[in-house]
Amino acid sequence: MRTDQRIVLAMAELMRRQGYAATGINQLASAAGAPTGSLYHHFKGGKREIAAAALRQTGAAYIQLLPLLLDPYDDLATGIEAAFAAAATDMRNTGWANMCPIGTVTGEVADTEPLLRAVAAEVMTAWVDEGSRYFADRGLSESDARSVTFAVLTALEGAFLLARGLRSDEPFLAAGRTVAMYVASLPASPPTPGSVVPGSRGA
Amino acid sequence: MRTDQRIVLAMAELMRRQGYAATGINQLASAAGAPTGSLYHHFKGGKREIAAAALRQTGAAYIQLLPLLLDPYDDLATGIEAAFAAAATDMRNTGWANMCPIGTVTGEVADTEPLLRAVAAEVMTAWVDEGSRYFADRGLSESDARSVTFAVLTALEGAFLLARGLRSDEPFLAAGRTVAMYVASLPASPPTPGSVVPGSRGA
DNA sequence: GTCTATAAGAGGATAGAC
DNA sequence: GTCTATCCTCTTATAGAC
Repeated sequence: MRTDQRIVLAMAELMRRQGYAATGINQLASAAGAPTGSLYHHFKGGKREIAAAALRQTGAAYIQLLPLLLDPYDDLATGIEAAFAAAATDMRNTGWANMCPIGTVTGEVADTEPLLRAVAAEVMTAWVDEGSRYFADRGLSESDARSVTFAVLTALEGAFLLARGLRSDEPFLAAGRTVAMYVASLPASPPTPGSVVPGSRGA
Repeated sequence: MRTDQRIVLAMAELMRRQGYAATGINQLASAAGAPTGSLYHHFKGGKREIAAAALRQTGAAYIQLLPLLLDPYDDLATGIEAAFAAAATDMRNTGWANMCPIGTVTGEVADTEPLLRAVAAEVMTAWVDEGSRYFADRGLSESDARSVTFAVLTALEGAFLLARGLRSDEPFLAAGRTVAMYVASLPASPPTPGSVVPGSRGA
């Protein structure tokens, strides 16, 4: 793998475990298998620029999980509950390490690192846009699709946090059940081929 | 106010804005209006011990908001949605500074600071216990009460995170609506004086 | 109990040889 | 493009005067 890719990957991994401030350049260099000089050769902006790249890359990868996890389920609510359960299992198996550096870092730097806050906002906005598009394609109205996207994202990030603190998967299960219940209560069932759902958009 | 109280308060304030790692002893000392020596006089464990005290104190204060915010509403679902909206307004008015140091810090230190992770778990456990008791008193079954507590806490912490990154109150509104919908779907209506709700506990 | 001065080390970043 | 050595700042923590 290319050196700059190794650096970004190592940064993402370290940030999701210990955040931005606690991650040192030397620790990062040794984790990436590169001397400190290489870091500044590839990223003239130093630690901050590496963190920005790591957030962007992880954020983009992260949202791709949505269709991957939900497509297999005909019923959206069922799929969402299953996805939360899967996330819980993943976290348990990795010793309750967070899966999402954006979540770990945003709270930490929102007031002190304008660049990283902006990158986080950019990533989250993309999440909301892509999530809304996906749920709209699954038959929800545009406004419901956006609402569900926020519901999923907030519940997921909150569940990461509580699960990480409590070392329990109970937050995931409760959060998943809650969002699933909400989705199930919405009008417009999943689109069956040939049917036209009023209020839904394109496909 | 006593010096040690000022120190703990300043620590809580700094942690919720910038987390644990980024908060330095000198910054803390000047924020608390005390020289560094005083910090170590009152807290022999240094920064870590001060952080632990701040988390405990804030956590205890935090959960007291639950009855304060929900008691005025006869309908639990309506109250929850209103509470989320109130939190959104509060955050907007404070320039999207986080209201909850436990949330900001837990993600950051869960893998690296065993003591603080344990304190976070202790605080969160108290949240769950007190929340469950409150919702049970409001007429939910014990298992539903616990589930709703987790739903509220995860949605709230997640909404803090996304609202902080996006600088928007949309996450709060969507999260509040979701949890309210879930609560409204549960059996057992709010207890009216004199009625006995099966499965509910004490009073 | 309060405050000053300082120790000992780690932090991010850079220069320049290779 | 890789790596080493180093600069300077800032960190936590302590010692000891008041």
